Amino acid sequence: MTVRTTRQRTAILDALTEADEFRSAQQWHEAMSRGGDRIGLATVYRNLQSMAEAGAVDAVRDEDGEVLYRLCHATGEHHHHLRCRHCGAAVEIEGPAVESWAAKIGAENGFTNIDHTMELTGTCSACAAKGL
Amino acid sequence: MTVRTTRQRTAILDALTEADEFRSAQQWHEAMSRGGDRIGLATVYRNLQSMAEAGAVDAVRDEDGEVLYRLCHATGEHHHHLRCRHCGAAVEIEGPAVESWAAKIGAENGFTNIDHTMELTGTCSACAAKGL
DNA sequence: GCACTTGACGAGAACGATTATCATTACTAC
DNA sequence: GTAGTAATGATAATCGTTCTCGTCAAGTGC
Repeated sequence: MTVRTTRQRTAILDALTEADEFRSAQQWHEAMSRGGDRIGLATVYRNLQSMAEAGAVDAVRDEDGEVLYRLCHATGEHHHHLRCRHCGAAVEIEGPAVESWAAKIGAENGFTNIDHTMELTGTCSACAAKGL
Repeated sequence: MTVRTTRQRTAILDALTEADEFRSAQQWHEAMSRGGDRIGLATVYRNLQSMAEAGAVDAVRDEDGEVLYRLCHATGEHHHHLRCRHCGAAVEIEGPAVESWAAKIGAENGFTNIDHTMELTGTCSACAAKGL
């Protein structure tokens, strides 16, 4: 039941560290393959998923329903993202106001066990400069 | 290019009106088929999609990435939802505070053209009473 | 260092939601 | 009624993701 440090897991972490952007599992796999790492697609999926569960990476869903991953820089527990729709660059957002607002709305409507998702998408200044 | 009033489109609107819950395209199709409507799955997808574009129905993505549809009751333009994860019941939420907060965060980080998604999920009182 | 246990890997098949294809049907305007 | 054309529907195709299962190798105890 021990978590093993494999060559592949290390390679994924390296890739995540090098490119600090939100990318899909397939994009990460492709980037790593191009970079010379021999690694299976299923392995990339498996590891990104377990890392996301462990809180080591952030996972968001884009407008097409694809899941995008990026190394997590968060200090605290729960946070949101402001992500560039063109390059995948993102900053982490603390939104205590949103958290409490969500809880309040839930209670007002008789809902319990409230969960929320909230993601911001935009065009970063670099991409805007390129005319994207 | 005229929008035609077909038997199928009417049937979909009827179904949406009868069951005021968030359901996937497939669930709506199944419910209609069980109810005696002969209609193709592709047609359900097409119509729900175009209705969503037209703003007649609301579309959200659940945690599995599936798209759920429900008749839109919104008064204004942009709004969010508080949805029961068990029965699909939902209330529409106006969140002017969130809108302006999102815009502000975007501007602070040099992002333009900000878009945002925000959905609340919880257990409604009826489902909580059932022990769900 | 060596054998062994078992978690991890990987190639490909399977899956499931959604979309595209295209011949056929049926609204609408005239 | 008729022509024109948007809409339909059965089915194939797409595509992200997950499963299968035989193989491999990281950790562990000696």
